[in-house]
Amino acid sequence: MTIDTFKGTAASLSLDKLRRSCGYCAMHDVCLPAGLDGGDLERLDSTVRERRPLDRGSALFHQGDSFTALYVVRSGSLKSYVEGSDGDMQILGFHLPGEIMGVGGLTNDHYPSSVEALERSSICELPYPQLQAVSASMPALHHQLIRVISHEIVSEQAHMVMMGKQQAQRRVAIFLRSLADRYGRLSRDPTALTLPMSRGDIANYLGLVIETVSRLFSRMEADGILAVNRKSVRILRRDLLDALCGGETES
Amino acid sequence: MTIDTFKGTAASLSLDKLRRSCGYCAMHDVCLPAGLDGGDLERLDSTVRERRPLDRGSALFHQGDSFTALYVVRSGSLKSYVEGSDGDMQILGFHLPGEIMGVGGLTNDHYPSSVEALERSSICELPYPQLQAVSASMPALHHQLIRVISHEIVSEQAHMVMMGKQQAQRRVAIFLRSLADRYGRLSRDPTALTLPMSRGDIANYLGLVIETVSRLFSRMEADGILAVNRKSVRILRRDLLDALCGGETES
DNA sequence: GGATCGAGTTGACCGTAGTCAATAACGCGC
DNA sequence: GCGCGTTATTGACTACGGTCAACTCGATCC
Repeated sequence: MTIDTFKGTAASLSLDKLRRSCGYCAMHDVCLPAGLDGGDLERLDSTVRERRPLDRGSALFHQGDSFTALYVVRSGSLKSYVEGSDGDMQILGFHLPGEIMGVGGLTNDHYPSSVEALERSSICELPYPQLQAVSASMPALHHQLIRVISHEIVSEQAHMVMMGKQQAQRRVAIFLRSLADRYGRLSRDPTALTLPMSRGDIANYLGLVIETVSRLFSRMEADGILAVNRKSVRILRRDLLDALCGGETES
Repeated sequence: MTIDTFKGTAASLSLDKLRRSCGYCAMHDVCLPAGLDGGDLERLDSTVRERRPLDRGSALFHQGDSFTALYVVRSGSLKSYVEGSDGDMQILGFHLPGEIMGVGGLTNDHYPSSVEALERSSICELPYPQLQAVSASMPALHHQLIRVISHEIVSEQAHMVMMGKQQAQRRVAIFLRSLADRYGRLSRDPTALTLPMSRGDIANYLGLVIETVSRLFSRMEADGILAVNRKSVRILRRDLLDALCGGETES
């Protein structure tokens, strides 16, 4: 769909607004609007605010902030994490374009975790009162919202399986495969990963230490599975990577 | 509130139906209906089916079954788990009265995990199509449903923090404290736990082996924190238990 | 009452990943 | 270009929890 054909169906919108709209967005079908048709899509669109881009290291919200909105990654990537009272951090997940953030806040008016940009990122903001109002009269959106939240649960459960008993190399393999699959869904090359997070972030997320992650990257490179160069990782043998993952899944 | 006074407000219902209703249920305010008023409560009630009790070891649903309903524990307790293709099991959580089960199925029409009774248990079934129909015209229920699902996410995140880097004794301490707190919310004695799950289940859930859990129970008993006798655990020194937990929380 | 079975406890030993430390590679500012 | 700080890699050693095995304790069944 080109801008021109789309313009025909929504002539009243300015080109600028149009360019920011969900219908035009490349994330369209992997994002909250997936499955919504024209009219509903426009109504959802009216609730979306686009925040100015977040620079690397700056926070979208902090643990304990009062809950105001859900967010969706438009471009870039972010990490969510919690900090214990003794200052230790646990990374809960990484967020790529099309993925939702802030759902933990729905349960008690405060975000239970912090979210921070790993690189310069654009974010769509969905103020919750408006989203609630719109979805009240739009069963399709309502259902889609519940589906997306439920998907978070399933992803977290997959991660719990990994943290439960898998050995270190399998954790790293599953992590890389998950990233590759998500890249694929975004129509990027799933064999050429550019890791936006540090080795420390990866280690923390996987319940390992940085040295272990580093060693395993080296080992998988020696085994001909990967080509690693700093933040860029090329998957040379997807079959061997899958073999390392065993029967477990994480998407 | 006695049965008689309640009967006066709903004379058309049979006593039997009444006894099964959400309004009469002891779990009332820690369950899905929390915050709903009379009229709404009755409408929710109409969608609830009570399944016959599940015996110890029998399944509520299996991983891969097609998604039909959400479930709530009325009495007893259950465990949810996933099985990898290589036959290994990972327990994802334990479910006490008032807690919801099956939310993972909302995202793609199939339950991603299995649920099995740890003891004879009563279950309320909420067929999803009906729940969806009722909540479409009842914003309060709709919002409550989202809150409950989001709560699942937050609980799982707390568990991920634990699995990330906490040492074995802290895991066991956090597990016991979590159970004690949930007992408290059910107005049971939070210092006298009757563990419905085996040592193996606890170990699996915490990412440990059975011997480690056993040793730590013994150690905490030697330290005067617990009195352990098979499945019954008495918390003698809640302060010391909290100290072992450090700054971390899990509810 | 005794045999049997499963669940749990305890001990001895071992292995994987963590700790500590040194080095290397890159990024950034001047 | 040079120096400095941050991030990553590699090596040597350690420790925590896992493995393997023996034993105890109850419950159940003839």
